[in-house]
Amino acid sequence: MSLQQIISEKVKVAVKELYDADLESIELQATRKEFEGDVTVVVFPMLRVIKGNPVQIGEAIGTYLVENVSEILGFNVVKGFLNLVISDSYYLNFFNTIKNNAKYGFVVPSDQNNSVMVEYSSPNTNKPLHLGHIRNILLGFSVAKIIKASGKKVYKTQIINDRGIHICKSMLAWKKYGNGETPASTGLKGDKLVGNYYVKFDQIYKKEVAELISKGKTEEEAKKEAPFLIEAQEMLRKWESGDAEVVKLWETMNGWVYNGFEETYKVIGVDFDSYYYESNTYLLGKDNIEEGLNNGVFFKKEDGSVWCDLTDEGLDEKLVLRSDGTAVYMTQDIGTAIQRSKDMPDVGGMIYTVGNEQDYHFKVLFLILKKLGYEWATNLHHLSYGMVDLPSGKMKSREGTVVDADDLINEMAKTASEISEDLGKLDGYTEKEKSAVYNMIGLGALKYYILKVDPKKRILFNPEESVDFQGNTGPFIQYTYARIQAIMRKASFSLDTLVTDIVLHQKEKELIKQLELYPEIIQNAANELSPAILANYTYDLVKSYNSFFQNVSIFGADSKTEKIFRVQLSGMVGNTIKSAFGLLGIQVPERM
RNA sequence: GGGCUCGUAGCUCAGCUGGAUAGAGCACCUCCCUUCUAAGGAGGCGGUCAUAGGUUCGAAUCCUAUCGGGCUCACCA
Repeated sequence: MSLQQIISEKVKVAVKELYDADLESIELQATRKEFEGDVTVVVFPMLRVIKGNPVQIGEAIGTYLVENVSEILGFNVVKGFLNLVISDSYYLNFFNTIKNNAKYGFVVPSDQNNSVMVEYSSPNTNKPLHLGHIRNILLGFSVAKIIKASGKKVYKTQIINDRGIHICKSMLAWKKYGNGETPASTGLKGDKLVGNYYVKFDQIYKKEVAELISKGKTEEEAKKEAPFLIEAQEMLRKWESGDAEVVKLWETMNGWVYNGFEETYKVIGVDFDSYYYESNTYLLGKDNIEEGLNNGVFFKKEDGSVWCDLTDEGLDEKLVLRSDGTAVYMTQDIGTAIQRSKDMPDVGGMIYTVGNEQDYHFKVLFLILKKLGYEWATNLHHLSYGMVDLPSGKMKSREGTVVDADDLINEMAKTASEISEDLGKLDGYTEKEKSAVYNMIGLGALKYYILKVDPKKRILFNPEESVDFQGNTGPFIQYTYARIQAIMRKASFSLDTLVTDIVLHQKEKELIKQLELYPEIIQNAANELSPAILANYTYDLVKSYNSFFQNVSIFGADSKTEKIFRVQLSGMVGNTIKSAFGLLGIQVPERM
């Protein structure tokens, strides 16, 4: 039983004995720094059951607790707040139970059917990944890890948008103007090469449209009639009918893109357990629509189109099948979700990492799946996140205002190396070792910068100012970790000694209290699908540690026992930083 | 117009299910490197928590309205 539970129970007993009243719950909080004590019981809510003066009630309960709970040494009452002083030995004992536990805070997964599928990234195969994808990828990957740490089995997956008119556009431009270029012949990453031809298509298309307009067509007509677009549409038809040549070109170019993506994923440090390709799933869903019609979940209009009536839920009617019998986006998503639940019967829930412009889509999708009666449909979540905008506005690939993922990552590493060289940090190391650390720092800065912000909030990203390396940043936390490792290397004495009988310094107690919160933070982050909670916790922990580090002498402690304890404490803080950053997908360097 | 969402210091952001005098970082100012890594620490400056009502012992937090930003309401994906 945790201390909090013990206190809650005892307060209830005290209230029963002293006032003959029953309390449902006790409100506890950490005592604010300005006051003496460690844990605070809020008396105000009790006034509903007990009549009287909150200060007197606090005093009475405080007296009772000191007499009956060995961990509680003393108390004081300020207004309606009962501050309890907890014994050092409680915190020392607690510390001793966690200090050698590398998995502290993690819940071991049970064998039950509580697996969760996390979908993220899900790019189109006609252009390279950009800053928006980075937010998606970091969020999805981190949430997957956090959920795993909270005790569930997790499958990471993505749906690759590998078909459609946009793919045909770059295929067509390459076919006509590519002169047989390949990633090997140009030295370009495959996704970059294909992306260039997507841009090429747009340039030519725009020129054609302009010409048509000058010949007297309206803009609308011109946009529809431009020969290059007509040709791309023709190509899509050929692809759909399985034309051997088109399919081969499609496979080749998509192959280039996949290689490029894999390279980027590798650099970012993320991976997937399974891949779904839209070219395999885009026809799914029609059978499910049929079922839904039979069940009365859907209805057919006169023109043959199929709809779902969501007016009872306060929404509109939603189209699920066109009048010509072809599928829409929703049809596909219904089909894919059902397909996945069949592929993986132990999956009890799904998390879709998709931007908030699709909030409505997912709200409707989940409702429909629920109406269709699937059990797992009650456990679907849309991990919705805000757009990443630039000071100049939205990123638009056609206007060349996107921030390319690879470029950005390289830029971050470069900045990290410049700063490090200035500070003369890694003098004496080989170029290879240095570059590994610089990448870690640059990437850490970028990842932390994005993950520390509440997912649902919009991020304004200024590439000019780039990302900071001081203050509440990834490198600051990495730096603290590296410093702790230096201490661990320097400690030549054995750290196995069990320390049980020292007087805790205020700063040490603060640190242990912070560590005590870690398991709860993980659960919280998992429930809220928010890596930001974990990121900000890590920052707080590091702040406390630095304050301790600067104000409490570690190797110059008064006694050997104290010395050992302080090094042990530093080590545990280091472990927790590494563990928390691991859940955020951020590596920590041994020195920097 | 309907729906969703955000609005906290000059800037970037925390603030857990309502709790004590609203917290960090950046920027600006003062100190601290003969002592474990100064990418650090200690302190100062800076707030009508968008606005107006309401709920109650108590509101940045919950409710309502208004203003402002974003997204969305396609037989597009």
